[in-house]
Amino acid sequence: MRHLADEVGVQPAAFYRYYPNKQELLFALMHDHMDRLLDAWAYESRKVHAPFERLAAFIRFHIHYHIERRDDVHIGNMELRSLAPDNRAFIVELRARYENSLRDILDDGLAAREFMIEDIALTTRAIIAMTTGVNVWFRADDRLTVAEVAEKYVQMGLRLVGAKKIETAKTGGRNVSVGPKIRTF
Amino acid sequence: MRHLADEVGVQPAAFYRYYPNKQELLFALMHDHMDRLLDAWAYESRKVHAPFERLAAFIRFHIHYHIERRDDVHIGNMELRSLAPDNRAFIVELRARYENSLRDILDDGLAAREFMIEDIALTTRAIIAMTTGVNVWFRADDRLTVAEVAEKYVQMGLRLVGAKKIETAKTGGRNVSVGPKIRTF
DNA sequence: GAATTAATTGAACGTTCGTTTTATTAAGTC
DNA sequence: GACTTAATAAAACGAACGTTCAATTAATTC
Repeated sequence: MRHLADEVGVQPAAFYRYYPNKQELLFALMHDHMDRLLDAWAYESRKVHAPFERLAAFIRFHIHYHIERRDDVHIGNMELRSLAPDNRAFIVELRARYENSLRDILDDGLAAREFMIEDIALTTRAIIAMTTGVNVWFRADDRLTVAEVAEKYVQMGLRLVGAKKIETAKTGGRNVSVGPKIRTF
Repeated sequence: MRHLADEVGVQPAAFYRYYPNKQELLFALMHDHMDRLLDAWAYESRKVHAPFERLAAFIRFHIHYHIERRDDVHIGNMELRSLAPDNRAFIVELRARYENSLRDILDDGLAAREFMIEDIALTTRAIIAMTTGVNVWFRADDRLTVAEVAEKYVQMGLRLVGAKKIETAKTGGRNVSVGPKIRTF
């Protein structure tokens, strides 16, 4: 709390007017983060309709958002264990809702015979895991930009779902607007 | 330290005969873990030779090992940030060595024209990330056994590298011997 | 079996932690 | 411009932290 207060430029006691304790502060951070994530994807997903388009959009969105909100994502992933059981269950539920929005895409793509998938649940998790993994190694000054990385993961995602129509056209690189915050750590 | 001592059934001070401080204890845990992981894969990889076989073996091994040594892996992933810079660099180097053993497989598969890969570095990381991700959700009492999960990820891995020969034969389920420790948490 | 070394304990140290309390300053209201 | 409310500061609390040290028990050596 002292470190956070220092960062904000305030005394530790000041926090306690807004949050009853540290646990609730952490929960609020993670809750707000998940709300923003879900809202951002809800907004972004309006534009796309065909399953393979939606899958590509999801992967692009996920990678862009996770890189641009690295701090939030980092806390979301590392501090889940620090949440009290009820709070953790709540956040896990929001995460499940996000994952299900990908799962729905795979469902629809399978129903439309555009995808060939053995196990939808596992494929969903595989795509989430591999795209979230970008956060582990991505550095802004690397050989690839975020957009380039995202396009390569779109290709891999389409392979993973056995997409009939592998998009080669440059629909990629379209910018996803989620704010300016970029930080490496 | 008090909690660890309780778990072991000893007084906190007893640790300090074996490790000068908490940092060195953590480093030893992670160092030993990585040594065991690298040794286990070195042993396991003797048996396979063709690229697609080696890739399948790597994925099977990785998933089995990570599920069966969940505690070690969890510490390895969550506490990397708690290491002093030098110690962290050392562990990161061992992790890179492990990742490179997968990258070598992809290199060879590409050279032998058995794989079709756009970006080897990214594909390597994608496979590592998606297979490591199993640890996040896998529960022993789920609908799938570890071996079944591993086989499905082998299929996905082969798709990711554009493997010509997708293995359908039941070479899978072969047990990887890495000890008995299984624990969920 | 006494002497020496190794391993462990129990108690204490100085810090840092999350939090509370009291006092002080700033903002908003009439 | 006095009065109420809100926001922050400063100081302190007890608990938990990593670690040290003197005392004690266990193991080994001759």
